[in-house]
Amino acid sequence: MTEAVPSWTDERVDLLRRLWDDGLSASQIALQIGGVSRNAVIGKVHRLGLSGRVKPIGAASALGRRKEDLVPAEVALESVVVIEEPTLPEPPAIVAHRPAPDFPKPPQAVAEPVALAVSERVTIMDLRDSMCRWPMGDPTSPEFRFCGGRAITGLPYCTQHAQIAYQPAAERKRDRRVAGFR
DNA sequence: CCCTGATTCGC
DNA sequence: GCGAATCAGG
Repeated sequence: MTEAVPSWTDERVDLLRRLWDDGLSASQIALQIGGVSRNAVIGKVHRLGLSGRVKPIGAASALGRRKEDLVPAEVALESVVVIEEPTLPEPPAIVAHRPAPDFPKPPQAVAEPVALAVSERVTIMDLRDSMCRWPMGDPTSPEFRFCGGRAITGLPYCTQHAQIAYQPAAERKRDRRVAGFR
């Protein structure tokens, strides 16, 4: 049962096409697809002749855009959330947005909590820029914390939680990939 | 330093 | 065809 790294199968190429078309950056696409580097993604993109997009929205830093996007969980906390910017940025053009108001806790313990248990959890007060704002616990509880991990530029989450929040919309019925494990 | 895509070139 | 290394840039 070797985890043979899938090559550019039709499905993966199709996913690449859609994500690239959606404006995701090469690195973000690489994270989404998994098993490939951003260079691999870029290389494939060029070989497919997909280069030259109209809108490089993935380059948050390159656009000088703030990566503060309101997620559902934050909306509930909006009254408490600090004012980062007077104007609110447009929502991210990501694929399947599947946010969780609360941490998804299946009855059967997943391997993930163990791997993420050591994450530095922070309060709303300590939540700084480029920190993962994945909600942990009851937002109304004083014990509420955010993940606080290193967030991916352009995304409100760290790599682990981004993979949970932004799972490839299609073709994930049986391809259950445990986030934060590789 | 963080990131972006583009290109080269050995495999 | 593939992708790491590298380049050029924000």
